[in-house]
Amino acid sequence: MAYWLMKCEPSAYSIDDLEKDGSSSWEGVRNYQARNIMRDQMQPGDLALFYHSNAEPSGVAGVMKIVRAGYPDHLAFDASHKYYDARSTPDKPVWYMVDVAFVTKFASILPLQQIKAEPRLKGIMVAQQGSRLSVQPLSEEHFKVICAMAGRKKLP
DNA sequence: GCCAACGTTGGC
DNA sequence: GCCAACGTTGGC
Repeated sequence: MAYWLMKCEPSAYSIDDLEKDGSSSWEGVRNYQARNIMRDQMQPGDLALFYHSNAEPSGVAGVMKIVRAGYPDHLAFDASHKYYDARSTPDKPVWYMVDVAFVTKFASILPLQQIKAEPRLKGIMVAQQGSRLSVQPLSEEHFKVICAMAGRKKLP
């Protein structure tokens, strides 16, 4: 059982969209480090923080659960799709995705500013300067602190 | 919308 | 395999 933080711009897909959908594939990751995490490490049952990037405010919006481990991103095979990548084929896929399911939405966004200001979250990757990785590992401790800060009484 | 930080590409 | 140019991310 592992913990993750996954970023998305809410203008593209938000925690509200996920709540409405119930579950979704996590599409369009085109970064090798993030791909490796999704392909090799994420397991069903893992929990992930849903982070709104490029938002007002940017911060953690809620929690989701990994419900399907990494599998080839078929959107990379579709020449008409914006996530198309000619290097990726069904025989030799380059890009992967996972499926996630909605767990909870925080009462309010926990802003990045508060994450940076919290001593117990010292060293958390998302608060580091120039942290651009869209899928990040997260310690259980940091996950729990963030859920507590967001005012949740019980962990999922 | 700016721009710093970073990842990727491609010429050599 | 170096590294400059280019593209992208994401806070502000």
